This record gives sequence, structure tokens and C-alpha cells, in this order.
Amino acid sequence: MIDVRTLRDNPDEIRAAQRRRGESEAIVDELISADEARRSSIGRYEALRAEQKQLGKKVAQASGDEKADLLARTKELAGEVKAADAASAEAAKAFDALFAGLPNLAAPEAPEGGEEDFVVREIVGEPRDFAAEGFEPLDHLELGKRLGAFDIERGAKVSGARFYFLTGIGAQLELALVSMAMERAAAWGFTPMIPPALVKPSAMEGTGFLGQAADDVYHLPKDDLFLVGTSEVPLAAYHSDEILDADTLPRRYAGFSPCYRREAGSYGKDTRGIFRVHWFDKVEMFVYATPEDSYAVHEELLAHEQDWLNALELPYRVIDVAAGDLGLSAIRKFDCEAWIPTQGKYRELTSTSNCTQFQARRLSIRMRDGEQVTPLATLNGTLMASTRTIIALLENHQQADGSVRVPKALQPYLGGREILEPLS
RNA sequence: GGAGGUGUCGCAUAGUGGCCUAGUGCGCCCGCCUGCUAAGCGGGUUGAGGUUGAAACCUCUCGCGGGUUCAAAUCCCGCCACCUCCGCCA
Repeated sequence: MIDVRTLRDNPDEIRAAQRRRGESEAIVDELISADEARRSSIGRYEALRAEQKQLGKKVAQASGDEKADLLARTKELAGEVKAADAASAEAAKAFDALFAGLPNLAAPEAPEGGEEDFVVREIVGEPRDFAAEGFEPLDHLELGKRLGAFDIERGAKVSGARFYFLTGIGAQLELALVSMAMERAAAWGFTPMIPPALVKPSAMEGTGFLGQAADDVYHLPKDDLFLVGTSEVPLAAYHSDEILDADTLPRRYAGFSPCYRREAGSYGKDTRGIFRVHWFDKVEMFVYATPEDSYAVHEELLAHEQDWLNALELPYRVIDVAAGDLGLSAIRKFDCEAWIPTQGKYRELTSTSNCTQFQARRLSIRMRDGEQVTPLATLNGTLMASTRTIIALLENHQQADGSVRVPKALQPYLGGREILEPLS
């Protein structure tokens, strides 16, 4: 959530952000009146409660008729206090429900508009000219079959559509990528983490995934637990209800976990291969920082992501995601999209968001800076999303004979292999 | 899954219905004293919210949520976490 004081003192800033996100401006006025109702009901309750406490002390000292009189008044008061308490709790609940649905502001730098209105920040590398090389590139599914890297049919047999087994070199490739990513992250000052992939509702709610994205989340009703769609969720909740010393910031974590996504509403989209799946594994960077530092940290995360894609020798572009496509929590978001030859387009491989204090307020994560205790900023960024990284590697580094070249930086993690050969 | 125990301020502990506006010790911060340090002395030391120009002030916060009562750290119920034991299990 954003700072309530912004709502009171500067509602136009929120209206402007809502407009740029293509979201309702009317919610601002609803929030303002809900906030007023909430505050006045708190005032009523507190006045009654203060009187009750005062009289309670007198009761203890009084005796005889005096005590009987006081008890009569105080008994009546007890009912009023209870009613006022209930009324203020209800008003608070109404406000909170509305407020929780309000997205973060949008950075002024974020492009205005929807999904298609991103701005290209940078293009790195050049897509290969397969025609010039004299062969038609195979898509990742075909390459995967020849290499024995994954098995879609049996994934569907065992778990359903959009599931797969990574097999043979595919499984080895993932482990190599994970090791390489974790090792690099550790060298950059990130603490390697393997977090739980099953979390309580508060963690899901706090990171903002039960809003617009709720349909995309797996829920286990019997235990009221959620399967995370990214380790951002447990890594953000890791320090919930804590006050961190500002001197210890930024704190950088790199989490490796499975990610589960229902992909509701994506029927018929990206059905071929393992591009869009219900489960994949990912190494995610997560940083707790001061709000002032968050902008620089965001650039740092982007630089790490680019460094990673450079090491894998993939052609890609960086886009500045438009306000309407930021999601609930982010104020700004950069995606790195790798070139997928057989699709003839750039597709998202990594994404980094600055959530400023939005998640920290929901999860109650604060920092102590001298005398001040204030919410801190959280940021996240993908380092290595296994399936899409494997797709990009196979397609971009394929050779005319169906083999795949292993980029130099990855070779040590595959026992020095330079080429992945088709099975037979 | 079953039985029992524990949960109080950063840490340790006191507190069995009103004198708790939660005491004490340690730690920490500020000051005094002192060749320096230590000791000693005095003061401060959870967080959230309301109100205000600001301060004063008020409300909430003794694991969490309900209940009983005029009044709850204290009594009752539910939940959570941790510990011990039994069962099951990678």
C-alpha cells in the first residue's frame, strides 16, 4: 500500500498515477471518505474508552451509594464502548479493503499506456541471420526432442497440459544454469537462499499477488496455503514484521525455488513446447533497500540481468514497461526480452521491479534510521528462469546439424562440454 | 495425528482481577563525576494509531483472535509458535 498521508495531502498525485495506469480515479474519493469515516469513528471510540478508564479507577476507590451510582453509569458506558469499538473496527475494515486494492503509484519515468506502450531502452546483440547461414532454424521443441532435453507428452500424461519433464541434458542444463546463477549472485553480494514454495495467505497478500493476479495463483484450501509463483513472495515475507537497521541495507538475497502459475486466461497462447508452463524453476534476486537507494538498486538489478544474458551470449532488448502493465506493486519495471528465432520476436526472459515501500507497508517491514522508523523499499529481479532460458539457449545457439553450442561461460558448469549433440 | 509444558519491553526475569501509568537486572543511548578506562550517580530506552501549527494529551500493544467483567498481563474459549514424549514418515 502507499502512504495514507499521500491520500490526505496529495490525492491528485494518486489520481494522476491512476490515470497513467488506466485505472479508476473514482477510487480516490471513495478512499478519502472511507478514511474520514474511519478516523471519526476512532475518535468516538477513544473518547468513550478514556471515560471508561477514568470511571473504572473511581469505582475501585468508591464504596456504598457512590459506588452503586458509578457502577450504573459505567455499566451503560461498557455497552457504548463496545458498540463504538465495533463501529470503528468495521470502518477500518472497509477502508483497508478498499486501500489494499489501490496499486502503487507509477514512476513519472514509466511510459504512459498499456501493454503495447513500452519503450525500448536498449537492444543488445544481433539476431542471427539463419538464411545467410543456409539453414532453417528448428524451434526449441524440435531441438529438445533431438537432444532428449525434455518430454512434453509424458509431462501431460502425468500432470496435464503445460507440464513437462526435463530429461537428460535438459535436466543437466537446468542444474548448470542454477549453479552458475547462484555462484554469480553470491559474488555480487547476494545471500543464496532456498525458500519455501508454499506460503501463508499473509505472504501472498503482502506481496500483492491476491489482487488482480489472484486467478493466476494456486491455492491449497485444506491447509490455506498458496504455491508461490516466484520466490519474491517468501523472500519479501522473510523480514515481515521486522525492523532492520538502516546500516545493514541494502540486503541482497538470491532465491532458488520452483514457481507455480495457473496461467488462467492464457488458453491457446504459447501452447507449443515449454514456453508457458504451470511450473518452472527460477533464481530470483530480491533486495531490501532504503527508498532513496531503491532507484540505483533497480538499475543494479537490471545490470545484473544484462550481465547474465551477455554471459549466455543471447541477443535481447530491454524495455521500460508502460504504467498500465506494471501490476499492483511496482512503480517501475524493466523487462529483458531475448530474441526467439523461430518466433521472430523478443520474448520476456527476465523482469525487474522497484516496489518502493508498497510491499513493505503491507508486510510491515521497516528500517531504523537514527530515531526514525519508516517502511523500506523492496525490489526484485529475475536472474534465471529455467525453461525460457533453456529455450533461448537452444534456439539461438543451434547449429545446422541440430547440435547446440554451449556458451563459454556455461561450459564449466557442464563439465566442460562445448557442444550438445542430438541423441542419435 | 495424540499427550503434556512454555509464550511479559532488545535479553533475562517479577507480576493469580482495580495500588500495572507493567517493576527489577543486564544491554544500549544521553549527561554528571573522573589523568584515561572501569566503577559510581542521574535521566532515557517497544511499536502502531488519533489529535495538534508544534508540544502536551488520548487510545491500542504482555504470542494472535474472541469471551466473561464496571474493570483483564492476570479468569474462560479458539488459534499460532516453540520445547518434551508417543505414533507415522523422506
